[in-house]
Amino acid sequence: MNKTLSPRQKEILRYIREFSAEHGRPPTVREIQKALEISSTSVVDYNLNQLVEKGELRRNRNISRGIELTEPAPSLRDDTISVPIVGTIAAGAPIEVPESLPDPHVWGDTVDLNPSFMDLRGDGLFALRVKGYSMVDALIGDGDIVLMRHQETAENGETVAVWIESERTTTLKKFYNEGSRVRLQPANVTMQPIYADPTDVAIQGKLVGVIRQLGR
Amino acid sequence: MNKTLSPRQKEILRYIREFSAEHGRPPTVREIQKALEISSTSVVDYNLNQLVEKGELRRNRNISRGIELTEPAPSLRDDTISVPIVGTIAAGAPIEVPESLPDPHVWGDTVDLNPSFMDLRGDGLFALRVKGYSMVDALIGDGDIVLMRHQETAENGETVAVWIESERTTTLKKFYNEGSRVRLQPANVTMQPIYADPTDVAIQGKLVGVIRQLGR
DNA sequence: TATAATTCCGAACGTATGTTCTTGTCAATA
DNA sequence: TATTGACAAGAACATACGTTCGGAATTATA
Repeated sequence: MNKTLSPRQKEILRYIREFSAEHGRPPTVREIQKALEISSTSVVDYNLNQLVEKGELRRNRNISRGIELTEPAPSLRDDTISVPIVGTIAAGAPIEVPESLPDPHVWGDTVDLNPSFMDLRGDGLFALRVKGYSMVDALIGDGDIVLMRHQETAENGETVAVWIESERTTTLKKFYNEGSRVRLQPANVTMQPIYADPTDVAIQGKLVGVIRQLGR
Repeated sequence: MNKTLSPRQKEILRYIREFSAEHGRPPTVREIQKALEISSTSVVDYNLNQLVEKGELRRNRNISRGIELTEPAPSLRDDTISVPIVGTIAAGAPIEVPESLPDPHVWGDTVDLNPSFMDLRGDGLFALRVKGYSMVDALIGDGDIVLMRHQETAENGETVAVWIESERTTTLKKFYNEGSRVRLQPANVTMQPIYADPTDVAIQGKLVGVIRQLGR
Protein backbone atom coordinates (compact mmCIF):
# COMPACT_ATOMS: atom_id res chain seq x y z
CA MET A 1 0.00 0.00 0.00
CA ASN A 2 1.20 3.44 -0.85
CA LYS A 3 1.48 5.60 2.24
CA THR A 4 1.94 8.92 0.51
CA LEU A 5 -1.06 11.20 0.24
CA SER A 6 -2.21 12.50 -3.11
CA PRO A 7 -2.67 16.27 -3.42
CA ARG A 8 -6.40 15.86 -3.22
CA GLN A 9 -6.08 13.77 -0.09
CA LYS A 10 -3.88 16.33 1.60
CA GLU A 11 -6.34 19.01 0.66
CA ILE A 12 -9.23 17.07 2.10
CA LEU A 13 -7.37 16.29 5.30
CA ARG A 14 -6.47 19.93 5.78
CA TYR A 15 -10.05 20.98 5.20
CA ILE A 16 -11.37 18.51 7.74
CA ARG A 17 -8.99 19.88 10.36
CA GLU A 18 -9.94 23.47 9.60
CA PHE A 19 -13.65 22.78 9.57
CA SER A 20 -13.58 20.79 12.79
CA ALA A 21 -11.65 23.45 14.61
CA GLU A 22 -14.02 26.14 13.44
CA HIS A 23 -17.37 24.44 13.91
CA GLY A 24 -16.77 21.84 16.56
CA ARG A 25 -18.00 19.13 14.22
CA PRO A 26 -16.53 17.38 11.21
CA PRO A 27 -17.77 18.29 7.74
CA THR A 28 -20.10 16.13 5.69
CA VAL A 29 -19.05 14.50 2.47
CA ARG A 30 -20.97 17.12 0.52
CA GLU A 31 -19.53 20.02 2.47
CA ILE A 32 -16.08 18.79 1.54
CA GLN A 33 -17.18 18.39 -2.05
CA LYS A 34 -18.50 21.93 -2.37
CA ALA A 35 -15.68 23.61 -0.49
CA LEU A 36 -12.98 21.96 -2.56
CA GLU A 37 -15.02 22.07 -5.78
CA ILE A 38 -14.89 18.36 -6.32
CA SER A 39 -17.17 17.07 -9.02
CA SER A 40 -18.81 14.24 -7.17
CA THR A 41 -19.46 13.04 -3.67
CA SER A 42 -18.21 9.65 -4.68
CA VAL A 43 -14.78 11.12 -5.30
CA VAL A 44 -14.78 12.47 -1.78
CA ASP A 45 -15.98 9.14 -0.51
CA TYR A 46 -13.23 7.36 -2.39
CA ASN A 47 -10.50 9.59 -1.03
CA LEU A 48 -11.87 9.44 2.48
CA ASN A 49 -11.58 5.69 2.30
CA GLN A 50 -8.03 6.08 1.07
CA LEU A 51 -7.27 8.29 4.05
CA VAL A 52 -8.69 5.63 6.31
CA GLU A 53 -6.41 3.01 4.79
CA LYS A 54 -3.47 5.32 5.18
CA GLY A 55 -4.28 5.71 8.82
CA GLU A 56 -5.09 9.39 8.80
CA LEU A 57 -8.66 9.05 9.96
CA ARG A 58 -11.48 6.75 10.97
CA ARG A 59 -14.99 6.57 9.54
CA ASN A 60 -18.24 5.49 11.14
CA ARG A 61 -20.48 3.92 8.55
CA ASN A 62 -23.91 5.42 8.02
CA ILE A 63 -23.32 8.07 10.61
CA SER A 64 -23.57 11.68 9.56
CA ARG A 65 -20.28 13.52 9.96
CA GLY A 66 -18.80 10.20 10.97
CA ILE A 67 -15.25 11.28 10.37
CA GLU A 68 -12.75 11.12 13.20
CA LEU A 69 -9.23 12.37 12.87
CA THR A 70 -6.65 9.88 14.03
CA GLU A 71 -4.50 12.63 15.45
CA PRO A 72 -7.06 14.05 17.82
CA ALA A 73 -6.63 17.57 16.49
CA PRO A 74 -4.60 20.29 18.12
CA SER A 75 -7.35 20.81 20.66
CA LEU A 76 -4.95 21.58 23.44
CA ARG A 77 -2.87 24.54 22.56
CA ASP A 78 0.29 23.51 20.80
CA ASP A 79 2.78 22.95 23.54
CA THR A 80 0.92 23.19 26.80
CA ILE A 81 1.36 20.17 28.98
CA SER A 82 -1.27 18.88 31.34
CA VAL A 83 0.00 17.77 34.71
CA PRO A 84 -2.30 15.67 36.89
CA ILE A 85 -2.84 16.67 40.48
CA VAL A 86 -2.53 13.22 41.98
CA GLY A 87 -3.03 13.95 45.61
CA THR A 88 -2.25 15.92 48.69
CA ILE A 89 0.72 16.27 50.98
CA ALA A 90 -0.14 16.77 54.59
CA ALA A 91 2.23 17.65 57.40
CA GLY A 92 4.61 14.81 58.10
CA ALA A 93 2.77 12.30 56.00
CA PRO A 94 4.80 10.49 53.40
CA ILE A 95 4.38 11.81 49.90
CA GLU A 96 2.66 9.23 47.82
CA VAL A 97 4.44 8.97 44.55
CA PRO A 98 2.32 7.09 42.06
CA GLU A 99 4.11 4.21 40.39
CA SER A 100 2.37 4.66 37.10
CA LEU A 101 -0.13 7.29 36.29
CA PRO A 102 -3.67 6.02 35.93
CA ASP A 103 -6.04 6.79 33.10
CA PRO A 104 -6.34 10.42 32.21
CA HIS A 105 -10.00 10.33 33.04
CA VAL A 106 -9.62 9.61 36.71
CA TRP A 107 -7.60 12.70 37.40
CA GLY A 108 -10.07 15.15 38.73
CA ASP A 109 -7.75 18.07 38.33
CA THR A 110 -4.90 19.01 36.15
CA VAL A 111 -2.75 22.07 35.80
CA ASP A 112 -2.02 23.10 32.27
CA LEU A 113 1.42 24.55 32.03
CA ASN A 114 2.38 26.99 29.41
CA PRO A 115 6.05 27.08 28.48
CA SER A 116 5.97 30.87 28.49
CA PHE A 117 6.55 30.80 32.22
CA MET A 118 7.43 27.25 33.06
CA ASP A 119 9.60 25.34 30.69
CA LEU A 120 9.38 21.71 31.59
CA ARG A 121 9.65 18.32 30.12
CA GLY A 122 6.28 16.66 30.30
CA ASP A 123 7.27 13.14 31.25
CA GLY A 124 7.17 11.99 34.82
CA LEU A 125 5.57 15.19 36.02
CA PHE A 126 2.88 15.21 38.64
CA ALA A 127 1.48 17.72 41.04
CA LEU A 128 0.43 17.66 44.67
CA ARG A 129 -1.71 19.95 46.71
CA VAL A 130 -0.10 21.04 49.96
CA LYS A 131 -2.03 20.82 53.19
CA GLY A 132 -0.66 22.56 56.25
CA TYR A 133 2.64 24.17 57.00
CA SER A 134 5.06 21.28 57.18
CA MET A 135 7.22 22.81 54.48
CA VAL A 136 7.48 26.45 55.37
CA ASP A 137 11.23 26.09 55.47
CA ALA A 138 11.07 25.36 51.75
CA LEU A 139 8.93 28.46 51.27
CA ILE A 140 5.88 26.34 50.65
CA GLY A 141 2.65 26.94 52.48
CA ASP A 142 -0.87 25.69 52.85
CA GLY A 143 -2.80 25.53 49.59
CA ASP A 144 0.22 25.64 47.35
CA ILE A 145 0.54 23.30 44.43
CA VAL A 146 3.94 21.70 43.99
CA LEU A 147 5.12 20.28 40.73
CA MET A 148 7.36 17.26 41.04
CA ARG A 149 9.24 15.01 38.74
CA HIS A 150 9.53 11.38 39.65
CA GLN A 151 13.17 10.40 40.16
CA GLU A 152 15.26 8.56 42.72
CA THR A 153 18.57 10.32 42.40
CA ALA A 154 19.50 13.96 42.61
CA GLU A 155 22.25 16.34 41.64
CA ASN A 156 23.75 18.49 44.33
CA GLY A 157 21.70 21.62 44.82
CA GLU A 158 18.43 20.23 43.59
CA THR A 159 15.41 20.49 45.82
CA VAL A 160 14.03 17.05 46.38
CA ALA A 161 11.40 15.28 48.36
CA VAL A 162 13.32 12.97 50.68
CA TRP A 163 12.01 10.25 52.89
CA ILE A 164 13.99 10.16 56.12
CA GLU A 165 13.66 6.61 57.39
CA SER A 166 14.72 7.23 60.99
CA GLU A 167 12.19 10.02 61.40
CA ARG A 168 9.57 8.49 59.16
CA THR A 169 8.76 11.73 57.42
CA THR A 170 9.12 13.24 54.01
CA THR A 171 10.36 16.77 53.61
CA LEU A 172 11.43 19.07 50.85
CA LYS A 173 15.04 20.17 51.10
CA LYS A 174 17.96 21.11 48.94
CA PHE A 175 20.13 18.07 48.53
CA TYR A 176 23.92 17.95 48.87
CA ASN A 177 25.89 14.72 48.86
CA GLU A 178 28.95 15.29 51.04
CA GLY A 179 30.32 11.78 50.83
CA SER A 180 29.97 10.40 54.29
CA ARG A 181 26.77 12.27 54.86
CA VAL A 182 24.08 14.19 53.04
CA ARG A 183 23.27 17.76 53.85
CA LEU A 184 19.65 18.78 53.63
CA GLN A 185 19.40 22.53 53.36
CA PRO A 186 16.13 24.43 53.76
CA ALA A 187 15.38 26.85 50.97
CA ASN A 188 14.93 29.53 53.53
CA VAL A 189 18.47 30.82 54.05
CA THR A 190 17.78 31.84 57.62
CA MET A 191 17.34 28.24 58.69
CA GLN A 192 19.95 25.67 59.56
CA PRO A 193 20.67 22.58 57.51
CA ILE A 194 20.24 19.10 58.84
CA TYR A 195 22.59 16.21 58.22
CA ALA A 196 21.74 12.59 57.68
CA ASP A 197 23.31 9.28 56.87
CA PRO A 198 23.07 8.48 53.13
CA THR A 199 21.48 5.12 53.88
CA ASP A 200 18.80 6.83 55.91
CA VAL A 201 17.35 8.92 53.11
CA ALA A 202 15.42 7.98 49.99
CA ILE A 203 14.74 10.47 47.27
CA GLN A 204 11.14 10.44 46.11
CA GLY A 205 11.23 13.07 43.46
CA LYS A 206 12.52 16.42 42.47
CA LEU A 207 10.73 19.69 43.03
CA VAL A 208 10.46 21.59 39.80
CA GLY A 209 7.91 24.24 40.58
CA VAL A 210 5.49 25.83 42.97
CA ILE A 211 2.22 27.52 42.17
CA ARG A 212 0.31 29.54 44.68
CA GLN A 213 -2.93 31.42 44.21
CA LEU A 214 -4.15 33.68 46.96
CA GLY A 215 -6.89 35.86 45.62
CA ARG A 216 -8.26 36.56 42.26
CA MET B 1 -37.68 34.34 30.57
CA ASN B 2 -36.78 31.67 33.03
CA LYS B 3 -33.04 31.14 33.12
CA THR B 4 -33.05 28.00 35.22
CA LEU B 5 -32.61 24.70 33.47
CA SER B 6 -35.06 21.87 34.01
CA PRO B 7 -33.58 18.52 35.04
CA ARG B 8 -34.07 17.22 31.55
CA GLN B 9 -32.30 20.20 30.07
CA LYS B 10 -29.34 19.81 32.38
CA GLU B 11 -29.18 16.16 31.47
CA ILE B 12 -29.23 16.93 27.77
CA LEU B 13 -26.58 19.60 28.12
CA ARG B 14 -24.32 17.27 30.06
CA TYR B 15 -24.78 14.55 27.48
CA ILE B 16 -23.91 16.89 24.63
CA ARG B 17 -20.69 17.86 26.37
CA GLU B 18 -19.75 14.25 27.07
CA PHE B 19 -20.57 13.07 23.59
CA SER B 20 -18.73 15.90 21.91
CA ALA B 21 -15.63 15.35 23.98
CA GLU B 22 -15.68 11.65 23.26
CA HIS B 23 -16.48 11.62 19.56
CA GLY B 24 -15.33 14.98 18.32
CA ARG B 25 -18.78 15.70 17.00
CA PRO B 26 -22.06 16.69 18.61
CA PRO B 27 -24.81 14.09 18.97
CA THR B 28 -27.92 13.97 16.79
CA VAL B 29 -31.37 14.57 18.17
CA ARG B 30 -32.04 10.86 18.01
CA GLU B 31 -28.79 9.93 19.71
CA ILE B 32 -29.76 12.16 22.59
CA GLN B 33 -33.21 10.64 22.62
CA LYS B 34 -31.98 7.07 22.83
CA ALA B 35 -29.20 7.70 25.30
CA LEU B 36 -31.43 9.52 27.75
CA GLU B 37 -34.42 7.30 27.02
CA ILE B 38 -36.64 10.13 26.00
CA SER B 39 -39.89 9.08 24.40
CA SER B 40 -39.83 11.32 21.35
CA THR B 41 -37.45 13.33 19.22
CA SER B 42 -39.77 16.27 19.49
CA VAL B 43 -39.16 16.40 23.21
CA VAL B 44 -35.46 16.62 22.54
CA ASP B 45 -36.11 19.25 19.91
CA TYR B 46 -38.22 21.24 22.31
CA ASN B 47 -35.62 21.18 25.05
CA LEU B 48 -32.81 22.00 22.64
CA ASN B 49 -34.71 25.11 21.64
CA GLN B 50 -35.15 25.95 25.29
CA LEU B 51 -31.42 25.63 25.77
CA VAL B 52 -30.89 27.96 22.85
CA GLU B 53 -33.17 30.55 24.40
CA LYS B 54 -31.37 30.19 27.69
CA GLY B 55 -28.12 30.85 25.95
CA GLU B 56 -26.51 27.49 26.55
CA LEU B 57 -26.09 26.56 22.90
CA ARG B 58 -26.65 27.50 19.29
CA ARG B 59 -28.41 25.47 16.60
CA ASN B 60 -27.89 25.45 12.87
CA ARG B 61 -31.15 24.72 11.13
CA ASN B 62 -31.32 21.75 8.82
CA ILE B 63 -27.74 20.80 9.51
CA SER B 64 -27.01 17.39 10.92
CA ARG B 65 -25.41 17.60 14.35
CA GLY B 66 -25.91 21.34 14.11
CA ILE B 67 -25.48 21.89 17.81
CA GLU B 68 -22.78 24.22 19.04
CA LEU B 69 -22.08 24.74 22.69
CA THR B 70 -22.01 28.38 23.68
CA GLU B 71 -19.23 27.73 26.11
CA PRO B 72 -16.75 26.60 23.52
CA ALA B 73 -16.17 23.17 24.97
CA PRO B 74 -13.62 22.37 27.63
CA SER B 75 -10.93 22.83 25.05
CA LEU B 76 -9.34 25.65 26.98
CA ARG B 77 -8.52 27.84 24.12
CA ASP B 78 -8.21 31.53 24.01
CA ASP B 79 -9.01 32.14 27.62
CA THR B 80 -5.39 32.34 28.61
CA ILE B 81 -4.40 35.76 29.83
CA SER B 82 -0.99 37.26 29.33
CA VAL B 83 0.44 39.08 32.28
CA PRO B 84 3.40 41.41 31.74
CA ILE B 85 6.46 41.05 33.90
CA VAL B 86 7.03 44.73 34.49
CA GLY B 87 10.07 44.66 36.71
CA THR B 88 11.90 43.35 39.68
CA ILE B 89 11.54 43.67 43.40
CA ALA B 90 14.79 43.79 45.29
CA ALA B 91 15.21 43.60 49.02
CA GLY B 92 13.86 46.70 50.70
CA ALA B 93 13.39 48.63 47.51
CA PRO B 94 9.96 50.05 46.92
CA ILE B 95 7.84 48.07 44.53
CA GLU B 96 7.30 50.06 41.42
CA VAL B 97 3.69 49.88 40.54
CA PRO B 98 3.13 51.07 37.01
CA GLU B 99 0.45 53.72 36.71
CA SER B 100 -0.85 52.48 33.43
CA LEU B 101 0.33 49.47 31.59
CA PRO B 102 2.17 50.20 28.39
CA ASP B 103 1.55 48.58 25.06
CA PRO B 104 1.58 44.81 25.17
CA HIS B 105 4.40 44.75 22.72
CA VAL B 106 7.00 46.48 24.82
CA TRP B 107 6.87 43.93 27.58
CA GLY B 108 9.77 41.69 27.06
CA ASP B 109 8.37 38.96 29.21
CA THR B 110 4.95 37.76 29.97
CA VAL B 111 3.47 34.86 31.82
CA ASP B 112 0.53 33.21 30.13
CA LEU B 113 -1.91 32.07 32.70
CA ASN B 114 -4.27 29.27 32.06
CA PRO B 115 -7.49 29.31 34.09
CA SER B 116 -7.13 25.60 34.72
CA PHE B 117 -4.78 26.40 37.57
CA MET B 118 -5.13 30.08 38.19
CA ASP B 119 -8.49 31.66 37.82
CA LEU B 120 -7.98 35.38 37.60
CA ARG B 121 -9.54 38.46 36.20
CA GLY B 122 -7.20 39.86 33.60
CA ASP B 123 -7.49 43.56 34.32
CA GLY B 124 -4.92 45.33 36.42
CA LEU B 125 -2.69 42.30 36.65
CA PHE B 126 1.05 42.57 36.50
CA ALA B 127 3.96 40.44 37.54
CA LEU B 128 7.29 41.09 39.23
CA ARG B 129 10.43 39.05 39.47
CA VAL B 130 11.72 38.72 43.00
CA LYS B 131 15.35 39.39 43.76
CA GLY B 132 16.73 38.35 47.13
CA TYR B 133 15.10 37.16 50.29
CA SER B 134 13.32 40.22 51.56
CA MET B 135 10.02 38.41 51.54
CA VAL B 136 10.76 35.04 53.04
CA ASP B 137 8.20 35.72 55.70
CA ALA B 138 5.59 35.70 52.94
CA LEU B 139 6.98 32.40 51.67
CA ILE B 140 8.47 34.13 48.69
CA GLY B 141 12.07 33.60 47.73
CA ASP B 142 14.71 34.63 45.25
CA GLY B 143 13.71 34.04 41.65
CA ASP B 144 10.00 33.74 42.30
CA ILE B 145 7.51 35.53 40.14
CA VAL B 146 4.71 37.28 42.01
CA LEU B 147 1.42 38.16 40.42
CA MET B 148 -0.16 41.35 41.67
CA ARG B 149 -3.29 43.29 41.08
CA HIS B 150 -3.15 47.02 41.22
CA GLN B 151 -5.37 48.35 44.00
CA GLU B 152 -5.09 50.80 46.90
CA THR B 153 -7.48 49.29 49.37
CA ALA B 154 -7.70 45.84 50.83
CA GLU B 155 -10.10 43.56 52.61
CA ASN B 156 -9.00 42.06 55.89
CA GLY B 157 -6.99 38.93 55.33
CA GLU B 158 -5.74 39.79 51.88
CA THR B 159 -2.02 39.70 51.24
CA VAL B 160 -0.94 43.08 50.00
CA ALA B 161 2.15 44.99 49.14
CA VAL B 162 2.32 47.83 51.63
CA TRP B 163 4.60 50.82 51.65
CA ILE B 164 5.57 51.68 55.22
CA GLU B 165 6.43 55.35 55.15
CA SER B 166 8.34 55.53 58.41
CA GLU B 167 10.60 52.66 57.42
CA ARG B 168 10.66 53.53 53.75
CA THR B 169 10.24 49.93 52.65
CA THR B 170 7.64 47.85 50.90
CA THR B 171 6.77 44.42 52.18
CA LEU B 172 4.21 41.75 51.51
CA LYS B 173 1.98 40.97 54.44
CA LYS B 174 -1.50 39.87 55.28
CA PHE B 175 -3.53 42.96 56.01
CA TYR B 176 -5.89 43.45 58.94
CA ASN B 177 -7.50 46.76 59.78
CA GLU B 178 -7.98 46.88 63.55
CA GLY B 179 -9.34 50.39 63.74
CA SER B 180 -6.70 52.35 65.58
CA ARG B 181 -3.92 50.37 63.97
CA VAL B 182 -3.27 47.94 61.16
CA ARG B 183 -1.85 44.53 61.78
CA LEU B 184 0.55 43.18 59.19
CA GLN B 185 0.81 39.43 59.51
CA PRO B 186 3.49 37.37 57.79
CA ALA B 187 2.23 34.41 55.80
CA ASN B 188 4.66 32.24 57.67
CA VAL B 189 2.71 31.28 60.76
CA THR B 190 5.83 30.94 62.84
CA MET B 191 6.58 34.65 62.61
CA GLN B 192 5.18 37.52 64.62
CA PRO B 193 2.95 40.25 63.21
CA ILE B 194 3.95 43.88 63.16
CA TYR B 195 1.67 46.79 63.89
CA ALA B 196 1.59 50.18 62.24
CA ASP B 197 -0.36 53.40 62.24
CA PRO B 198 -2.98 53.49 59.47
CA THR B 199 -1.62 56.79 58.20
CA ASP B 200 1.83 55.28 57.90
CA VAL B 201 0.97 52.59 55.40
CA ALA B 202 -0.04 52.75 51.75
CA ILE B 203 -1.34 49.74 49.90
CA GLN B 204 0.30 49.29 46.54
CA GLY B 205 -1.44 46.21 45.29
CA LYS B 206 -2.76 42.84 46.16
CA LEU B 207 -0.85 39.63 45.87
CA VAL B 208 -2.83 37.13 43.84
CA GLY B 209 -0.31 34.48 42.99
CA VAL B 210 3.20 33.15 43.17
CA ILE B 211 5.03 31.11 40.58
CA ARG B 212 8.33 29.42 41.25
CA GLN B 213 10.36 27.27 38.96
CA LEU B 214 13.37 25.46 40.34
CA GLY B 215 14.48 22.87 37.87
CA ARG B 216 13.04 21.39 34.80
C1' DT C 1 1.77 -0.88 -27.19
C1' DA C 2 -1.35 -3.60 -24.18
C1' DT C 3 -2.86 -4.18 -19.53
C1' DA C 4 -3.79 -3.22 -15.12
C1' DA C 5 -4.29 -0.24 -11.26
C1' DT C 6 -5.70 4.10 -9.70
C1' DT C 7 -8.61 7.94 -9.70
C1' DC C 8 -12.64 10.27 -11.09
C1' DC C 9 -17.50 11.00 -12.72
C1' DG C 10 -22.68 11.34 -12.58
C1' DA C 11 -26.61 9.58 -11.03
C1' DA C 12 -29.50 7.08 -8.12
C1' DC C 13 -30.80 4.85 -3.73
C1' DG C 14 -31.81 4.28 1.17
C1' DT C 15 -31.78 5.95 5.47
C1' DA C 16 -30.32 9.08 9.11
C1' DT C 17 -31.75 13.19 10.84
C1' DG C 18 -33.89 17.81 11.57
C1' DT C 19 -38.51 19.54 11.69
C1' DT C 20 -43.50 20.08 12.19
C1' DC C 21 -48.14 19.09 13.75
C1' DT C 22 -51.70 17.48 16.81
C1' DT C 23 -52.86 16.00 20.97
C1' DG C 24 -52.21 15.16 25.90
C1' DT C 25 -50.60 15.80 30.85
C1' DC C 26 -49.68 18.48 34.73
C1' DA C 27 -49.02 22.34 37.85
C1' DA C 28 -49.80 27.11 38.83
C1' DT C 29 -53.08 31.07 38.89
C1' DA C 30 -57.25 33.59 39.04
C1' DT D 1 -63.82 25.80 37.65
C1' DA D 2 -61.60 27.68 33.74
C1' DT D 3 -57.28 29.33 31.83
C1' DT D 4 -52.76 29.47 30.88
C1' DG D 5 -48.13 27.99 30.12
C1' DA D 6 -44.49 24.58 30.47
C1' DC D 7 -43.47 20.14 29.02
C1' DA D 8 -44.17 15.64 26.71
C1' DA D 9 -45.91 11.96 23.24
C1' DG D 10 -46.27 10.01 18.81
C1' DA D 11 -46.58 10.20 14.08
C1' DA D 12 -45.49 12.02 9.76
C1' DC D 13 -42.79 14.81 6.57
C1' DA D 14 -38.81 16.72 3.96
C1' DT D 15 -34.27 16.53 3.10
C1' DA D 16 -29.40 16.12 4.38
C1' DC D 17 -26.18 12.79 3.85
C1' DG D 18 -23.67 8.32 3.44
C1' DT D 19 -23.39 4.88 0.06
C1' DT D 20 -23.40 2.26 -4.24
C1' DC D 21 -22.82 1.32 -9.11
C1' DG D 22 -21.53 1.35 -14.03
C1' DG D 23 -18.37 3.31 -16.50
C1' DA D 24 -14.86 6.71 -18.08
C1' DA D 25 -10.45 9.05 -17.67
C1' DT D 26 -5.84 8.99 -16.08
C1' DT D 27 -1.60 7.08 -14.67
C1' DA D 28 1.48 3.42 -13.79
C1' DT D 29 3.66 -1.20 -15.40
C1' DA D 30 5.52 -4.35 -18.52
